[in-house]
Amino acid sequence: VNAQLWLACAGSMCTVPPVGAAVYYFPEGHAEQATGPVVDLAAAPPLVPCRVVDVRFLAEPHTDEVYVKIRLVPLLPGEPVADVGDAAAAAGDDDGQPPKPASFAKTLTQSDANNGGGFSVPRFCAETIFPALDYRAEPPVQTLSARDVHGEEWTFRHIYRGTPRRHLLTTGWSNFVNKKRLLPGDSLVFVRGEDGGIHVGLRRAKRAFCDDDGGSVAVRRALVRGNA
Amino acid sequence: VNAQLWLACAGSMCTVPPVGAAVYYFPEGHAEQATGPVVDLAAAPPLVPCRVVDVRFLAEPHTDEVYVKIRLVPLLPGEPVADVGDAAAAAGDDDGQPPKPASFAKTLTQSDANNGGGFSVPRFCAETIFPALDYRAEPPVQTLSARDVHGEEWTFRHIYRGTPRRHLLTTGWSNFVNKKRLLPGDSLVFVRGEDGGIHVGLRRAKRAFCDDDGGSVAVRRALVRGNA
DNA sequence: TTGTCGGCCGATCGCCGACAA
DNA sequence: TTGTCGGCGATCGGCCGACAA
Repeated sequence: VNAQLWLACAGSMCTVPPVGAAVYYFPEGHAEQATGPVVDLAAAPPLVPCRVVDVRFLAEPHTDEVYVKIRLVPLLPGEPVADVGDAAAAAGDDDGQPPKPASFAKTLTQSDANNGGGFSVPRFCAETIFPALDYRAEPPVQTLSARDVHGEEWTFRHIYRGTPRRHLLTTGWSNFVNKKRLLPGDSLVFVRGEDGGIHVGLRRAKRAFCDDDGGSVAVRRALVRGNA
Repeated sequence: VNAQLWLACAGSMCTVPPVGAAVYYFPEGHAEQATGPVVDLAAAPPLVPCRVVDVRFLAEPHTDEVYVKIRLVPLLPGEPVADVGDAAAAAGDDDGQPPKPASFAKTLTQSDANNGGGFSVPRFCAETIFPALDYRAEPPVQTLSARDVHGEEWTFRHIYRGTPRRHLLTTGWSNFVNKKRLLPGDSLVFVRGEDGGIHVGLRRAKRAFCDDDGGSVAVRRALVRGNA
């Protein structure tokens, strides 16, 4: 998974330790989040000094939801709790952090997800993330390609029209909504990569129901429409 | 699952022993059909006299394919290999078999599965299985309700029209094809129950590909259309 | 600046008889 | 008797500007 897109999807509240970082592992905290049975922790220490030896940025194949898999190794007895390698270099040097790429997130409105198949693009997003339009054209239009977390490419028609003028995604948007099973309240994340390519990620809203099959989503979409 | 519909779906080549019947269990034959690993049969006898103690007529929830689950208990040493209970009564008395209900099977044509959403009903099926139409009307039409193996009800518009006249299922048929994921070559089974109610079952054609998700089916449907 | 609405146009769906196998 | 086809009318998807929040 593209690391910049991953970070943008995870949001600014989320930090991931680099490989080589010294961290504390809290068995009780881990157990609280576990869904399966947990071995008895009575004999376990409350925290274990560890070193990060591997970090993998991953995404769920079906939902595009991002998560990270971190491999920890306990520090040897007597080993100092200090970062090593890249982590040590980054800690002493703020310039070691890669520059934050331009990204933008928008929560889908009812109109975005339900009506006539269009997506209203906030001006900031269109002007700072998307490739520049040729405003001499009438109307200004371009084809916009974006890769999702799996590297799959999606194309949209990006047009600047209407009175007053606004940016819209039209052709291709409806297909994206259906394939990704997006609903009002879900969020869309756009990232401009270092190479100028556009990446698109998702943040799904928390919901009471799980949606394994298309049928239940269809029902829920119908209910949402019914409220309007 | 409705026993009459189950038998019609399984076809006339299939017989199921009644509870109480004495049967032989062939471990080797069972192993040949098993998909998982099999314990060593070297020490197993080639055949084991057993008694049928339970029979359950079942159907796959997603595909509607029918199957049966038969519980066997080995006969005691010295116990005679003879039917008991209902099975013995049925064996000596041909009238013990329930009368075969009226049923009809048709393999779906391309027109049935692909085109304009209609199903061409063979005359025999319409006249012997379906409720009688009022032929004085112009055209003769009725709403036909049928329950599938799960007891779910489906409704179709049954009309007798065209030149020359023929029976068709129109409204409701397309929905049925899509929900059941039917393709040309699959078969449809209609049964008139003892109470006069109509039951509908499926027999899927053997195919090279498995179809878990709608996507692959859509692709295959497109290929089928492309061949036409 | 942008969310929602009604209008409208084109594509698709699905019902129809014609015709032939 | 029934499988396939072309036609065509109704419905739906989706692009549009208007308008107001």
